Amino acid sequence: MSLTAVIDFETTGLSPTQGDRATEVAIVLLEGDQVVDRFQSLMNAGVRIPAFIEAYTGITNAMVASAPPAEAVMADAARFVGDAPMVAHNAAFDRRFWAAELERADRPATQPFACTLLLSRRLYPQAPSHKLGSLAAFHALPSSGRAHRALADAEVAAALLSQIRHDLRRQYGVGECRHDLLVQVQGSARKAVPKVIARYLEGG
DNA sequence: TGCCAGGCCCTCTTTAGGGCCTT
Repeated sequence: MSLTAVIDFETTGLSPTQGDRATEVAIVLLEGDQVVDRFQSLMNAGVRIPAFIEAYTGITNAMVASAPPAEAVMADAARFVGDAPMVAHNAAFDRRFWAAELERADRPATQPFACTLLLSRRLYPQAPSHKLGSLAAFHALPSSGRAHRALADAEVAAALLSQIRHDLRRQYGVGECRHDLLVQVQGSARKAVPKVIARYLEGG
């Protein structure tokens, strides 16, 4: 059974190219749909967290002041993930911070990413919203702590990933739902999803 | 101090505009 690393960052803003930095990272390691390990740490990037971000995440400047340096945390996170393919909700966001923070730590970011937001848009067009919290309510996923903290959100994203895999198995007869299938589905038009999966099952 | 950027998706589209999603 293959491993998947579900990651969530809390940050000072939306864009690492605009100077925003990570303040917390959490990674849930799945073996199949089973959580087998967790990684979570605040990190001190040496930048000030805006007040509205403190209110949004609950992560304060005082909290990160006593946290380990970002480079050390990212080195540990990279070792924790290893070669496992990664998943995040709105992965474009987390992938940018994963790459930017690892570059600062002088480490490569080679893991492929799949995205539960893109997958949910394909598979659950009837959902009222594709925000992580809304999808959790839509699927009645268990809540695990304060939203907008890294580990709680990573746990919810992992549960959402398991729901997605479950539905792919149930609706399309997919056996082991591999990461490359997720990438193919999220990259196809919604109406093309059944055809993409059928081609995948034929070994194409 | 504050809702920044980037990418996806839909439609009153494609020579574009705007909403959604992440912090």
